[in-house]
Amino acid sequence: MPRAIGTRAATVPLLAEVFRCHGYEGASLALLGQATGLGRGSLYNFFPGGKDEMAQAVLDEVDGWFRREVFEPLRNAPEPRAGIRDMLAATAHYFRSGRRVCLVGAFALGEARDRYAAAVEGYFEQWVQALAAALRRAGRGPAEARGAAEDGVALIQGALVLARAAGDAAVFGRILRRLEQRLLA
Amino acid sequence: MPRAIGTRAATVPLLAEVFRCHGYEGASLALLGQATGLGRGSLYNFFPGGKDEMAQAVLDEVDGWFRREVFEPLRNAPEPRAGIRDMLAATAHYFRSGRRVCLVGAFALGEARDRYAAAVEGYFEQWVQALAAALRRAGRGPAEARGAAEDGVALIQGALVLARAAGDAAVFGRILRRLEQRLLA
DNA sequence: TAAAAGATGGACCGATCGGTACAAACCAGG
DNA sequence: CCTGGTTTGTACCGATCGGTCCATCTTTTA
Repeated sequence: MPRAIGTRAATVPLLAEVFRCHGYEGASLALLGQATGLGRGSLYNFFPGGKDEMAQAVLDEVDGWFRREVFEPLRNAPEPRAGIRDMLAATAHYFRSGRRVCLVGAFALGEARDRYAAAVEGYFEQWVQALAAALRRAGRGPAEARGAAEDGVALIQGALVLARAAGDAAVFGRILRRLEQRLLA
Repeated sequence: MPRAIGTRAATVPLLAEVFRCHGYEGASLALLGQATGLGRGSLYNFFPGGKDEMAQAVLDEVDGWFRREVFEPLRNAPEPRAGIRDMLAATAHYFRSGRRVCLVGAFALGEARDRYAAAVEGYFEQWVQALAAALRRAGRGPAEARGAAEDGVALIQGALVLARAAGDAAVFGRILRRLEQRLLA
């Protein structure tokens, strides 16, 4: 089954985009099939658990990406301030400078939150903890670091909401620039 | 038709709660009817435009509430710093200290954004402008005030995302407390 | 090359979607 | 008591939902 693994893995990002744009309830099998170019048979061959398994796979992939590209670098950067700068750059890149919405955030606000509670909780908690660790290494006290990390992650999520609401990605860039200034101050 | 007006007006908050919890697509006529205790006949009698008109009515009511209770006081408070404090208190009260989600924010992240683009854009823009005006009156420069207002509104929205994601309303309170400190500094 | 395993599209399922039709029930002013 | 319009529940509509099934291909393995 060498093909299956590759095909399934290649499919997940396409599914992710549908969930991101339409939400969990809005991502119909018809849309999912259309976005991937796969019929129902193929979809259920790769994801026997149906829509639920697809969403779980998408959440796993998002978790993996952030863990690899954001959280770990943030914890392990030799220079914590450079790690924070890189985290913000990776975040801006991932969210297409505000033109893309956060899948986990969108899930969190809807009914899907309860269904995927563990993944949703874990995503934000990891982010906050990784950022707090970097801030501590940069010299801040434990409580202050945790608070600033909560503020930072919340601000990023809010910036995505505002950018999407206004239909103006620029506001995301402005907010992130000010956040960087504040975190590195 | 004295009854109709009262009944329709009394119905809107109940509809709002359904849209808030389930999103636009998730708010089915069955749920809407159940929450209001009204059959399809009554619902379509009060809202001939169907689900679309119900959502519009809900958005109008939210807009009215914030305009009345948040934006106007923020602009007209004799003492801008007190106005900012009151805005944050009203916000915390409205969102049930983080146990409630922002309907407009939830709409903004989903497909409903485009359908109700004007209402969604207006809500956040009014909020940012009202807060920026208060900050200017409190002595900040125009650019700095606008930036701090964008950050403030985004932070509130992000705090709601985080609180709902974590299933822990306390994080909302912590973020708002720090925001107040920063805005009044 | 034969057999086993995987991949694929489409027909089909019951349930539910948003919306309509309509006939009873209700409730004023005469 | 009638009578007009309003309010209400319910049956029903076509469309779509997520999911199952299966016959048919393709690919891998023996």
